[in-house]
Amino acid sequence: MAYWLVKSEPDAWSWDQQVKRGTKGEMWSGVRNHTAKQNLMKMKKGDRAFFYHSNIGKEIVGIVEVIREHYPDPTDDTQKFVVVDVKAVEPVPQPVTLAAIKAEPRLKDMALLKYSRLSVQPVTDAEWKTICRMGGIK
DNA sequence: GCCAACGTTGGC
DNA sequence: GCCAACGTTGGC
Repeated sequence: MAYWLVKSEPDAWSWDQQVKRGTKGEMWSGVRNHTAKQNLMKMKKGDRAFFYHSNIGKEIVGIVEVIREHYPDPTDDTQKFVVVDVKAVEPVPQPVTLAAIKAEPRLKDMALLKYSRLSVQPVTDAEWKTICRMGGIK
């Protein structure tokens, strides 16, 4: 199983809204970047991703699971981009802030810090474990 | 509100 | 095909 991190501005789509969708999940639409698209296409059913609030909060607030692999984005007129469906799995009890990630030496190579504008990013197993521990997840 | 990073567009 | 101009994202 692979790990990922997806970003959303809470004004546009927040963790609370994701949770309200329940097990039905919601498509992760609006990606208009080719690197992010490549990552979406690598996602497999059952993969997990951190849900990060950009701009407002700037913290990891929850974990989602991929429940449907990539298919064409219906909101994309050009037919070039794709979406996956994700459902909320569990909240992060103590949200992990960007500041905390920057302060943690083991996370210095995270894509979040290196490619801050990339909205769908891979996360390594080690990074995943570190952040879970910081967030109070067993 | 500003600005750095970076992707995209368009003139040549 | 190069590169300057411009737009967008996202941290501060």
